[in-house]
Amino acid sequence: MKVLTKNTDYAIRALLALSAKKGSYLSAKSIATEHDIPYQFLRRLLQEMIRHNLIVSKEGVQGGFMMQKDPDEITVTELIEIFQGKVQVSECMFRKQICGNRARCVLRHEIMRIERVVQSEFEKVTIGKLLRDLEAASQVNQ
Amino acid sequence: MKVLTKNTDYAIRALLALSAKKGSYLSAKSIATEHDIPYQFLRRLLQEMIRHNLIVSKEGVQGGFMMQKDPDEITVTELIEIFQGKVQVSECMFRKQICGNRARCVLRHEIMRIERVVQSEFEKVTIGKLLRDLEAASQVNQ
DNA sequence: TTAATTGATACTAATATAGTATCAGTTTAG
DNA sequence: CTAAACTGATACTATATTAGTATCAATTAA
Ligand code: FES
Ligand code: FES
Repeated sequence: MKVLTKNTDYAIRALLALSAKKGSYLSAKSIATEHDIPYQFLRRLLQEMIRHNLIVSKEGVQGGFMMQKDPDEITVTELIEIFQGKVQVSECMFRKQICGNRARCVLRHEIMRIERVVQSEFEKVTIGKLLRDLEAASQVNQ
Repeated sequence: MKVLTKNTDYAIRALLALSAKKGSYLSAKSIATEHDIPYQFLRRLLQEMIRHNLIVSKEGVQGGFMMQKDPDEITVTELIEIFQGKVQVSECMFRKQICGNRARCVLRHEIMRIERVVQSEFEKVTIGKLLRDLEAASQVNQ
């Protein structure tokens, strides 16, 4: 069971890179090279993040991408939802033919509870927090 | 992001059916029909559960499957691990080339923490618990 | 002895994930 | 002015995972 897929993973790294250079434009190429992310793949992820107003872009020479949304406001939950879809109970749990009575389904009930736990945990992890932790860790190691 | 896939889902239902008739053999066919699970698919799941000593089987006419392990000792975590593999951080997080320093990777650290939370939540949910809840709910609704 | 069953395993189909390629449009440095 | 460095948009391919089907041999109870 994979919690984060590559796209979410890459997106997080790209956001960390952009947050570290907040206020200036970084090209997709430089991010891809520095973080070993497939270039064209990354470009699609960046465009998706523009659509969600996490970042902005500037075209042309010296163009690139820049943070827009406050890193402290970007949660891993949000990124998972963008790139892997909303956390969901397996579909079959919602087919009336199976349960007869959705409201009565204990399994569904338990899983929704856990779902909420997972979401709230991932919500505690923001890009801002990760960045600060990363900086703190790199200082210790110097 | 799917938490439970069909195989885990079907396995849980099959176990609930078997637990409800603890001590007697139920055929794959009857479980499949009653719970609307694809017959051949279910058979493979049942065999997998035999290999993990959750259930036992009897061949031939009047044969079928029967619970072996105590339903209270079967957690959803265990079933997820059997059918969807151990919950894991995305692989790239472990490739030295990327992080440079695994021990220093904050993202990995955070995700492993959440992973533990998810696991411990799913461990609270056992087949035995689900069965009791199910029985309680069906009485209320009668 | 035959019909109902599991054991084992191979196969197909559908979907999701991962990665590549292409071309048009924009911008700035020279 | 123009070439090079960029993004926008989108189509394409490859691989892996999930879901489901099919087949045939072996077992067993009636
Ligand atoms: S199995 Fe359908 S809602 Fe639970
Ligand atoms: S990205 Fe490699 S261990 Fe975190």
